[in-house]
Amino acid sequence: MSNELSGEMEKRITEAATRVFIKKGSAGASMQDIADEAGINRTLLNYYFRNKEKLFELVFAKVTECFLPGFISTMRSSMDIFDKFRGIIDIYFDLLLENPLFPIFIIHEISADPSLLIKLMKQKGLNPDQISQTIQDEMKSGKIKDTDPRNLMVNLLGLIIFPFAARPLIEGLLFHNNSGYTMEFIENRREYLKEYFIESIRK
Amino acid sequence: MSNELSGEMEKRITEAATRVFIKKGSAGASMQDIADEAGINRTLLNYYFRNKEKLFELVFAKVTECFLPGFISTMRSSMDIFDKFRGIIDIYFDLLLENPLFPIFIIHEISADPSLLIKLMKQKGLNPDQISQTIQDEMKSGKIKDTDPRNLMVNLLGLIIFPFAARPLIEGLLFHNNSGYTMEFIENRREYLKEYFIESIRK
DNA sequence: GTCTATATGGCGATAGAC
DNA sequence: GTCTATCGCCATATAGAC
Repeated sequence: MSNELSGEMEKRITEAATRVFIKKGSAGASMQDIADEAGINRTLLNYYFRNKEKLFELVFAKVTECFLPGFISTMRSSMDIFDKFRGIIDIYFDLLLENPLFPIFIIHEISADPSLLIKLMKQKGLNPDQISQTIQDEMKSGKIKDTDPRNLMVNLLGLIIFPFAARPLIEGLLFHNNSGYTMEFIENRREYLKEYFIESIRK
Repeated sequence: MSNELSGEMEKRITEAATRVFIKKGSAGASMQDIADEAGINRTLLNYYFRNKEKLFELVFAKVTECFLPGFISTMRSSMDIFDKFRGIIDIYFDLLLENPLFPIFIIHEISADPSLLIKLMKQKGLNPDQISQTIQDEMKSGKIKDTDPRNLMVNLLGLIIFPFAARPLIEGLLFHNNSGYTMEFIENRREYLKEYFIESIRK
């Protein structure tokens, strides 16, 4: 098959694999599940991707790197610090409303195999010190309360991501398992959260 | 074997199963893994527990119900509303420092099989309306800002649970994979969070 | 490239000896 | 109660026809 069509098939497979892995997890998903989702013979998976592990690592890398560029470019921009945080909330809400299961997937897979994260950080050149430093620099603007920058980041990320990660729980405990209602709640939460978080750190 | 010793074996098995299921997840854990962890022959598992599914459901129920009694009794107590929130932070930090992987486990398993949550709510008689009402009553004390009580609860739970659920990520991104450092950070976060959360809702 | 057929191994579950 | 032996199933991966 030509390179273009071959590329199409690889895309079709990786997209199917992404849906299946995210729904069932690495251990819970079978190659047959993925073949069915892609509408192809299972043997073709081994033709395009040598084995399940390779396919999973590709999907995992693709999913995790969604979270980085927007965050990094916003933090490095020349925006006002409050606008940076508002921007990050917007970027992640857009991403998570589109892909609500990404956090559960990433967190669970890293927990099951911590080497995944280490590989990823080496691949993407992620540097913890650089991230901490960027945040710490922002603390010095004097506009916000003096806080451990790591606590500030954990707060921000937790307030954004937790409702998605724990969505099944929240849905069950607070919304009678009515998923439409939960999504409406989460969409409304976007502006609420900007106000709440900014006020909680303003000096 | 006598009932007492039989009970001992069941306890030994469920504790081993809990460790294995929490580490590998339901799909990733094999009965052989659990037998090895308990130091017994694999066949004995089927003697004491008919099958993997039953054993898993037992472990899942045991793990999830850890989170309820402390929360419910604190919310129903006669404490000041701020002390209730401080109490909940303490209860959950104690629980999560002891069992840091519980949140990842619960969230992932419910995501993989949402019927788990429904079964659980029926078993435990959990009522979403009752939970919402308890919180709403607290909002009327006038001490705290007027907020959607669901947002308030999501904030509180997210601020508490997220650092544990996302610990592998946070460790990698902010702490050079130094797990000791992360645990120290989380222990220090307890008092910080009480202050931060209370101030963020105070009228 | 895509399929059928199959090799190989692991897992869950049970029968039967002790 | 605890073990060995075994059955049946499903999953991964590959060989080979087309």
